[in-house]
Amino acid sequence: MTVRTRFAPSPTGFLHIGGARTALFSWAYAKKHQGKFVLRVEDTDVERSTPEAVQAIMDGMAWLGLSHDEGPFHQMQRMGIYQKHLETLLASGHAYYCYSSKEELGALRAQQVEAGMKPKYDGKWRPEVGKVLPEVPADIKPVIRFNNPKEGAVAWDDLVKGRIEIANTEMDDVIIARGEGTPTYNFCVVVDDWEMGITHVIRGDDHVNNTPRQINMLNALGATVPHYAHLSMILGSDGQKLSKRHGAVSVMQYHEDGYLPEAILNYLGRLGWSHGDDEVFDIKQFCEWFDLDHITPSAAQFNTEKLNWLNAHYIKNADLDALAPDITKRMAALGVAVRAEPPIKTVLELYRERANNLNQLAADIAYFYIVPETNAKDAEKHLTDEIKPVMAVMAETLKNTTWTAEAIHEVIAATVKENVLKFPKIAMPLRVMLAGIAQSPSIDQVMAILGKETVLNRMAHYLK
RNA sequence: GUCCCCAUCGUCUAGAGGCCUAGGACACCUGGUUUUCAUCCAGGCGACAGGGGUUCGACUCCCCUUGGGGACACCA
Repeated sequence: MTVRTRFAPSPTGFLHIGGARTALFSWAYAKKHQGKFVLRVEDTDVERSTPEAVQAIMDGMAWLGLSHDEGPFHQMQRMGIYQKHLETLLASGHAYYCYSSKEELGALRAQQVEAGMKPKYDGKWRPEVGKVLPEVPADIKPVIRFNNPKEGAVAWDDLVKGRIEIANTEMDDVIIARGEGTPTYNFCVVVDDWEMGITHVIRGDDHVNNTPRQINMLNALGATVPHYAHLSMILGSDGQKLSKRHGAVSVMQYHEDGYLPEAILNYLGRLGWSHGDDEVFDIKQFCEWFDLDHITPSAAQFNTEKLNWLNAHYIKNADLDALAPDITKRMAALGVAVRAEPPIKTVLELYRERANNLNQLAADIAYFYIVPETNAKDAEKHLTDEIKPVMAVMAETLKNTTWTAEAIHEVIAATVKENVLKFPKIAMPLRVMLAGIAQSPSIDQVMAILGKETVLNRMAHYLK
């Protein structure tokens, strides 16, 4: 049997980090088994669904490279299909019309909560043998409820959590179609997972409680019950539910914040899933290794430090041809125009070893293209009046120096020797004059890349 | 409140009854490399929530407690 998985977001916002991991796992499981990955947009909540959100989710998936094999299917365009199955259920007695008003239901719930009970439909309109139903009110458009079995229990072997069993008495007669006729989530999921031939439903564990009623509906429809794998949630770094106050929750926000999709994918893949001691693996390796057996059933806290570490790794190993335009864009956002000289790829080669964030990297190399601001503290500490004359002499020497890192190094070494100084005494003021700060890679290399003219100009600015 | 799920270093995790003196990674600390910072390298700190069972033997199995989380909509 071909494995078929799906990702079924509701378009009410961006693709968040938890959704991205669910998508990743579903996608990877399909890839691993040469199956199909279906994208389905659950947009039956007309009030909250927006086309912008659909686009935002598609953008997030595209950025991560989680391409679907089928879809996207939109539930609002599949009304005819749901209608057909709704009628089947009505005809077989597995569903019935309920004329209780929203107000009536609300009052009932309030009463039950007050009494410390689990809020539940009272079954007023549920047809039962020998029961006389109330008179149908003329002014109410009825909803359709699923006639959930009253006895026994539903059990399934969850591929992540193991066997789960829930008594039917715990389950309500869930509303499967609204008063105005549109079917609701729980019914559409059931029909779609069946019609689309989904073999493995991989989703967040906030759906565990929906699973038994969905299985009941599947059974009522005479459908095949898929395998279920419920993924635990991703918590914020403080152990609380992930929300805006934890910073980036939208996947695309991570893009803006300077992360590589490779890093996000690796991080998310390792969050709640493991392959022995392996920590760093690319997406191809992940697809080969991925399985449902090694998913942790417990919730995981998001840890930005580890993400940063992975981001650094992928920046170091990134293809320079791909990195260069990305960084160029980020520099443009900082108001820095990258020129042909010095070549940005050369600069990146020198700098990416020390970066764990693309925005930071862009900011760090800005001084190759613009005159940097001087860090006053660094200048005060390193660019002293005692050293300035020495630097001035060296600047003269540099004018006639062949412009290679080696030759520049010799000049610095000679200056150090002549003045009986330590190397940093010369290197640090150079950094301040050229980069604006006291930290940079090997100063001779920086100078070589910066170019003779720029170096002499910047030195002259401080030494006049 | 009711039901469901979860529980190993600060964090992510390895662990399928003896391979456990509990392993790896991030973070942190120390040292080394470096021309500063970063990188890199070496070392260190650091956990089986508690209590009962079962067993010759329990991090692993069972029960209870505690603690976390989730679900209880004409949302998905």
